[in-house]
Amino acid sequence: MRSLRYDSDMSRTPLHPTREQIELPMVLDCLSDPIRLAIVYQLAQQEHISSELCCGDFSGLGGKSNLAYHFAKLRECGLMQTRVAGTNRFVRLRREDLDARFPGLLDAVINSAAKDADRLQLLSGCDVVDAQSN
Amino acid sequence: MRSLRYDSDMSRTPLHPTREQIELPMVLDCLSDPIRLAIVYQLAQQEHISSELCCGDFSGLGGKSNLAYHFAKLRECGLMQTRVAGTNRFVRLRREDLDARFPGLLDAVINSAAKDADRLQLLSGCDVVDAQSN
DNA sequence: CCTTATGTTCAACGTTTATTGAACTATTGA
DNA sequence: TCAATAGTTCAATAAACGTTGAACATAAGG
Repeated sequence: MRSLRYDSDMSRTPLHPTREQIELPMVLDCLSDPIRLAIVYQLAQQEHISSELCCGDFSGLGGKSNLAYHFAKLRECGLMQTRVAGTNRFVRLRREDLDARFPGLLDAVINSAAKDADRLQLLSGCDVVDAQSN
Repeated sequence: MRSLRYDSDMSRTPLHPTREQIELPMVLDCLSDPIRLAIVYQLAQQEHISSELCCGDFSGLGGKSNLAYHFAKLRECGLMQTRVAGTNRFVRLRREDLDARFPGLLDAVINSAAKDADRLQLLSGCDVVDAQSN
């Protein structure tokens, strides 16, 4: 009898809410955690280079199991899409769904985070800062 | 000797963070609670009529002590300003500070909430809904 | 086949959170 | 002066949260 602890192949085909199932309070709560905000921010910074990043690329933000916890939250609230490829998981922002559901919200959060990048201890991306007085 | 339980006249001159002290994660966390989101939403709806509402105007959203708890959170994170007048407390959104600090964020949240007003059980304001397909 | 790398799951923990009712303060109006 | 009103504070509770390390699953490379 195989172990029941691991339910089917959840980790190979992770659950994602549909666009309509994405809820505003859950999204806001997800973004309110500094680590998760940093993950979203980092994804947003490379969006124009590559929409995806590997989970391991975020190792600067915490330990493996802690990051797995935060990735799960981001996935379950609809902020991120996870794709399994070999032993890697690639994550990306669900920008289309979020923009459709909550127009302007994601950009407002990311721009606000960019203004406070130092205070929030976000790894500063390439050239994100627009010369705008605080 | 007077009771030490009540520290000076905190409840008469409540503490508010300065504009610069307003932090993004705290604001997002504050807005992620359904009751607080409903409070902010209701304030935003009447903004063009009156910028202020009395605490008692929100009694539909919960009990007195629970609301006092949520008002304190909204005040401490910088979302709301509280003004004491007699036995009443009047609250208003700190829109200028929020828009200066996090441009577009408050409107994006309020518009997103408006789209889901029914799902979020927000008391529908007067004529807030713009005919925009979900 | 065995080892390594990547990431998840689980159990445990201490902390924070939202909610309640009772006690309390302060002001208004009779 | 007394009662009523508006709202805060406190203590207690249960639930949710973030963090940790150990165990596990899966796939890739030698």
